[in-house]
Amino acid sequence: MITHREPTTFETRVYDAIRCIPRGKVTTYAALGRMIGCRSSQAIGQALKRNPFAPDAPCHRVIKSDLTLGGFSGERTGPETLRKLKLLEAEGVRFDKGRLVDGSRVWET
DNA sequence: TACAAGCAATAGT
DNA sequence: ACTATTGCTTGTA
Repeated sequence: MITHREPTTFETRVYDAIRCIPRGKVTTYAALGRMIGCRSSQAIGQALKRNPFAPDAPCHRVIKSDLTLGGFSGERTGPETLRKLKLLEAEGVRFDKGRLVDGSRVWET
């Protein structure tokens, strides 16, 4: 089952950036990569999937640059993704058909 | 240490 | 819609 492993520098950077996101806002993999200097969104997604810092890190506030939901809990689509939408709506972020309604709610630096 | 495979994505064709 | 690219982690030899 689980193998306890220490967080890597990359993961620490990702979670540190995520924790800087104010409640009611979201960010994108690309924007997050820009903050930490990583151009591979896949690496970020992989780090979030492992999520050794969860739930201390609000990984549900990370969406795709297309303003779509993206994935959650290792599922690019499915019930887990629906839960992600629910969490965001609970914070005031409204979605429509899996798409962000207000693009200004994206956290950009 | 070295090599190969995979990922919650993005950009370009 | 499909393919190529990208950076990082994991597993095996």
